[in-house]
Amino acid sequence: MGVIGKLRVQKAEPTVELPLDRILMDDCIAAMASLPDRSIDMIFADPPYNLQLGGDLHRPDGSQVDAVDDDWDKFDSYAAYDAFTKAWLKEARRILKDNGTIWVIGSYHNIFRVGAAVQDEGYWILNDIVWRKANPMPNFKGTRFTNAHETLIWASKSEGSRYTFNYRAMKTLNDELQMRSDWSFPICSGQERIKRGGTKAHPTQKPEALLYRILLACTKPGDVVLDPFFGTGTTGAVAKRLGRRWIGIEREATYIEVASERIEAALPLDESAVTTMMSPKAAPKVPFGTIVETGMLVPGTMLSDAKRRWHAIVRADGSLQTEGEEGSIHKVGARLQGAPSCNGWTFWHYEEAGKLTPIDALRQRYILATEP
Amino acid sequence: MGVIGKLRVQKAEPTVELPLDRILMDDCIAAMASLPDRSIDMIFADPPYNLQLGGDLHRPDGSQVDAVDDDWDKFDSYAAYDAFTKAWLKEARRILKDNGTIWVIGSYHNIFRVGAAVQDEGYWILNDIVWRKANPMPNFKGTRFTNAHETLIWASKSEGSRYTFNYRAMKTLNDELQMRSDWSFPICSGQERIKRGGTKAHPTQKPEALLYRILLACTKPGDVVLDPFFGTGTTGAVAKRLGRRWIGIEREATYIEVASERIEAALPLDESAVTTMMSPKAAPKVPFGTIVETGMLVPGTMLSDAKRRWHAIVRADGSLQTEGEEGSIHKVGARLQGAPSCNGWTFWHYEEAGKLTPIDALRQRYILATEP
DNA sequence: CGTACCATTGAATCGCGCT
DNA sequence: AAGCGCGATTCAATGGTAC
Repeated sequence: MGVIGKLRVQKAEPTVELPLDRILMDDCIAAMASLPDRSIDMIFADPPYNLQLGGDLHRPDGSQVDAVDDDWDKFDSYAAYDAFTKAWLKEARRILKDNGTIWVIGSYHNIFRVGAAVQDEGYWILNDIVWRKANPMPNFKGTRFTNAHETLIWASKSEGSRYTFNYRAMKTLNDELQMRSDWSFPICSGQERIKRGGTKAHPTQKPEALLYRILLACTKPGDVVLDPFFGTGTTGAVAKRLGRRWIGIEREATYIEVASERIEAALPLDESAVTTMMSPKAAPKVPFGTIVETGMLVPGTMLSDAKRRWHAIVRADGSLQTEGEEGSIHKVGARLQGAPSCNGWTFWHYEEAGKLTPIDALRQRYILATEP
Repeated sequence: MGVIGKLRVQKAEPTVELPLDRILMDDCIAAMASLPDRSIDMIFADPPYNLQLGGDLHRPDGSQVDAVDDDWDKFDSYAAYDAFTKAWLKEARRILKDNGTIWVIGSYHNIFRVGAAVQDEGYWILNDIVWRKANPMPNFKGTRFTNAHETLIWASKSEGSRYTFNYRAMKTLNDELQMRSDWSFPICSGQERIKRGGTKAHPTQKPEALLYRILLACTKPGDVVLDPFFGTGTTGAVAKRLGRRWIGIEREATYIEVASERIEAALPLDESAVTTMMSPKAAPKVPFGTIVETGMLVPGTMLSDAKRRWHAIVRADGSLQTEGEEGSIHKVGARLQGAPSCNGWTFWHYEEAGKLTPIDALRQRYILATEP
């Protein structure tokens, strides 16, 4: 591949240097405004959802909200929260790379408004994820169901963008079953819960396990992760452990102090431990023709599907021939079945001692024999 | 708030007679408009999800997924969907008794918009409930997390209203533990799934178990339950079996015919049968990856078998790596021994104070720490 | 009659990269 | 920039058929 090809993919790289592995002490919107377009790989956001945001809140007409104002009813409050949400989501989308993704976490108090704003701002929702709390706080009054989960939204910048999803890593993490949209983790407590002066340093500290799964699923080593509501820096600590770069934004000096100490103490994992299961896409490609060229299959050999419904002859150039059809192992397989596509490696079989074996076994044997 | 409100007297009882235990064939908004103010105890609504599906989707075996492509699920824009949502929610709120509640079900495609509209129309959200599907459709292309849940919103007509919540019944059903906000049920299939001409009568029939729990939790015997998107009448069938009155609204004659037959055949249940129906949860299953994510084992840790014949390194995604082998704890254990299978939990050990302990001990510790 | 195996199916926003 | 070639991709449950 030529140099041009490599450069072509992403739009303009940031010319401004990013404040990597640092905490910006500022309002989240102002701080994001200082970052260049299309510079961030992933954003994790845990926005506030109490409505006592004071100075942050503006009505849609731009007037400032006074929380003690008599006119302040819950509809004003919703409108102000929506305006705040749209403002930071808009800025976040500007600084996100075209193939970047965003995660937002919330509860039923705010997540519906946030989710609607995510869609309205042009993001494309990929999944909603449920964090099932293994040990939630009970409902003491017995008036409702125990609030035992929180909701996360995962969205790409636009419909059709090519986001990162480490499918194999997730499947491996879940005992070789696809990772589902419901995740069980304990709440953040015990040693992990940061305390200052005997009480918790932050009211909504998230468990590191949650961030661990998110970063492992949706970023590559070296990617830049931004957290605009940094708090005690769970995102930064996990990013450091997993070999990702991070940027935090936080207004409160006390949280910044706690987060800095915590991240300083976090230990990066060994590089080999971070290397996740190689995706099959990254495995070396072997054309079928190579299998023929190396004599593992002789031209003229008859192949068939697992049930011997269809047959085809291997030709010297690695194409297949059957009645009225010729072409690649994939194309002929698809045409015969009348299917839109077909993986010829698993569809076609060769016979050995009366037993049918997928030709994919030959590819595996070839890879094993040639790879160091 | 005036005196009337403080006395908490119910406002005027309906003078118009309700069309109880009947299906109204009409547009949902028009039909609700014919019902009197404050006449309904509970509303269960399963509105169109506005899925916005693209082209065809094929399973790895080449078969095609039967998509929801019905006209009733098509909307021109988010704005059009929002307008529809607000309109029916507004009408629903008018006919709801002051102490009534509403349930709405949806997926990430629509639930955020619906939830925001619920709040905007003046309802007060009491819980969001997650229906975890025991057997969801997989993500065939490996592009996202398996979409394994749907979300329900439970809301009262206003903040501070005195809604029905049968706390004891729920606690009893949940082995004397408070009922949580995450519920596990299989999707509707098998005998329960209504078929016509060999194919499903309705693309999105909901399981009766879901409605059982909802009606049992939030209505009293004799209460009137309205379902404005009646479909094949799951709400009516369960209401009849639980001794509740019901009203269905449905536009399509074919669905009405199916629902009528179904409800006609439904038999009232006794209490013991109901309890049996609400079967308890499955045993917890802990993937090895969770042990890594929660920090009980750090990536990079060396594991070995009980006799220290083989060794492997834990990686960040919960896979093991050893010379020439990588994969799950089970797969690598099997390959090293040349065995067809291996229980990695008992095979692999970690070292603590010079002593080897099976990693299964970590799993047990995790379960003990997290299960109620 | 029981077991084994196979086919079917479910609210799904379901590919990537080169030319 | 749209088109095309290559090739990657599934879990649990139900019901029918073969043995």
